[in-house]
Amino acid sequence: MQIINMSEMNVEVARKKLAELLKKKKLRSTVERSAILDEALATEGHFEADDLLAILKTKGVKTSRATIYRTLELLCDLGFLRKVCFREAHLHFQKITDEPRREHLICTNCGAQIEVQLPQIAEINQRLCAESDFRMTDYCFNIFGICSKCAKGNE
Amino acid sequence: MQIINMSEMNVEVARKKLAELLKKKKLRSTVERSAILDEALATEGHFEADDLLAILKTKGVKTSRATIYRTLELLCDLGFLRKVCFREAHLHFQKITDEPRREHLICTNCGAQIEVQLPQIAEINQRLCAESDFRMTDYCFNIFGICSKCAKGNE
DNA sequence: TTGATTGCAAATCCTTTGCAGGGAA
DNA sequence: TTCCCTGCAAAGGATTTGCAATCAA
Repeated sequence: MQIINMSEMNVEVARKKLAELLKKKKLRSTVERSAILDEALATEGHFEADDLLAILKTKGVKTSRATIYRTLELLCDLGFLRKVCFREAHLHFQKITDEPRREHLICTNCGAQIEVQLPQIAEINQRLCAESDFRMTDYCFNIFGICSKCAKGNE
Repeated sequence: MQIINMSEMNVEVARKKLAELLKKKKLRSTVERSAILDEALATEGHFEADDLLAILKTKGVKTSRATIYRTLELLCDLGFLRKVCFREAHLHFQKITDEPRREHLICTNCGAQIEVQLPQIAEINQRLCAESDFRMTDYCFNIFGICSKCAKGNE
């Protein structure tokens, strides 16, 4: 996964970039991929797969739910989009203690979880909540990526 | 939602606390709720609803999936458990730009999202990844709680 | 006795997958 | 022509819900 600077990227440039990246990966350019990228980049903030499908439908772009999901995954791989996790479905649970909470570096390849302690997080949270007059009940912080083992294995 | 210090809490104390909190909320004490709390607190690290059901089954505790879900939700409300979000299901997407990324304070009552910028997060991530020889591709950070509007509304 | 709680099964929601047809290279 | 990509429909997994029976208070 690579990072692309999309701050000033217009539709034309984005499409060109997409074509280029697809070619590099020996994947094909299709109208669906192009349309989904256009719409994803036109969206401010975050969106769900189904939002995109609905918007495309209203614009007369015919595509399927399966393609949306496959393409969004692809656009993440190519570095156009990121996944954002809100806490909605498929949850894990953990007991609450007064031990310092641990955060996780999660390897998206092998699933390994490296635990780390981050005392700064508590301070940051406190400050943020004070500033916004927000009463925190919980937070989540996770880092996703490739662990050293997997990085070595793929070389 | 309240925070309970469970670091030195044994089964007895936890059960007593549960009974007390249930009473305060005019909810009933049941063997299922007790068993689920016991098992949840006996678990190191995090677990899923189905994990718990399986463990209870092996221990001869008869309960249903529906009760597990309902009770875990309750135990979160009562402050015994927290929800942990890993990035697995029901994702949102967001385009990648070079603008500083914003994090969210999410009101669990009204759904309002307050955006904040946190330059420190990038530094923290860099340090963590360096320490653990981890190649980050993404992260998530969200704070959950009650926004000022909802806090006022409920007074 | 009363109504909160349970278990079951069905429903729901989001996502993935198998497969045959269509289209890019 | 090749075989990647699509759409459909079915499958999948996690979670929620309606309802009748059960059980705590």
